[in-house]
Amino acid sequence: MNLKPSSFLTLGMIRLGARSGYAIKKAAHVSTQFFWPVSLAQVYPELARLERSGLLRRRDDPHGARRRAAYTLTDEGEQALLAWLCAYAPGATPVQFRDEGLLRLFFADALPAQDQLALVQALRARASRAGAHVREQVVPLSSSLEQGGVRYPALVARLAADTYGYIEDWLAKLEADLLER
Amino acid sequence: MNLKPSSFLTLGMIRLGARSGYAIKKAAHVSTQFFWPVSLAQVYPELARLERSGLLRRRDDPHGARRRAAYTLTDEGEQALLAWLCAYAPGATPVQFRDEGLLRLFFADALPAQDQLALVQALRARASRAGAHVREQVVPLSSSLEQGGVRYPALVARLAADTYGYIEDWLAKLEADLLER
DNA sequence: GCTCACATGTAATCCGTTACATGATTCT
DNA sequence: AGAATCATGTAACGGATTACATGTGAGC
Repeated sequence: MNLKPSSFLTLGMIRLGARSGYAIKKAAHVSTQFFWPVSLAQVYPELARLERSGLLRRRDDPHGARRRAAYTLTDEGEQALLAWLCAYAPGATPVQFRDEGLLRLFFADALPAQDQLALVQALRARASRAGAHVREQVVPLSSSLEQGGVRYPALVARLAADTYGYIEDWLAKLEADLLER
Repeated sequence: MNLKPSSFLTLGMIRLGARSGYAIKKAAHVSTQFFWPVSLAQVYPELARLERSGLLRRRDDPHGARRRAAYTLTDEGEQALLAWLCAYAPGATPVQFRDEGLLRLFFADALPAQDQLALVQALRARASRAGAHVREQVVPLSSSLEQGGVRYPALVARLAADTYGYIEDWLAKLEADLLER
């Protein structure tokens, strides 16, 4: 069985207390979405796969007449998650993100000065809004986990918020440079 | 015809002087690779598509007995590129990167303290190496374009290098915090 | 009563990667 | 002579997204 990062996301979210596929998607949407997007159509087949492999146990957990599944980790599932967490070798998994905004900036020399400025402003606005979103929506939610001793989600959220802030400042300086001419 | 970011990467690289598919891949490898990865197997079909759509012109440009193609932008191609560069609406294209390292950090509460520290150290080392790579390989190359008035590739490279530096420092502080206990 | 959130899945499609296949030139 | 680089493609595969399809519960 071939376990991908999305498999471990699934296992990890269940370990953090998400029980249903829907709950996993919801939790991912407000936390890991920025560095590991998932869609519902991915989650359900993945849950089935993980159950077939013996890493998850599925119970029926209907809510009234609405059917619902409740998943829990098996010992094998817990072990697989821990092994993956320890197996990180930088270099094996190079950083790579896809960002259409940066791609445009890369080619911005093709634009007249005015449009260059507009593009940089748009990118700064985007960083600003992304940072605000993380600070206002993600950090408070993940901080509430800290009382339970789960602190890394909040750390990652703060790292993300601070990094967006840094990029915003960087782009603001570039904007000022462009305006000087 | 449906133009994707990779289509504009192709057009943009040709505008910056890359002539063959191989040259586009090579240029992308040392510049846009970090925020928009491409593979050769993507470039060639894309070039064919863009030529069929009239955005590129293809000439034969053999080197000895070795066949080679030389592409240039048509007016339509230039217009399409400029239109895309101006069309950036933040919100329409949300930032999203996939990072297995951050995903692991998010779930790091599952690990014993010692392994948590090792993971943070590995992530810092990765940021450090990525930053060094950009500073040493990408910035010098793109800076050499600045004499020709092409300055955004170097700006993007510096933004990347500085951001990796910021993340490295952030993780170093986290590392110190973890060691204090 | 209506709308939104909860909840689970499948099908079609798109996009990208790895691996394969081939061959010429340049450098050591 | 051999290795690395230049150069162009195709085929198979895998992984993720969008859209489709269906139905219940809770709050206004």
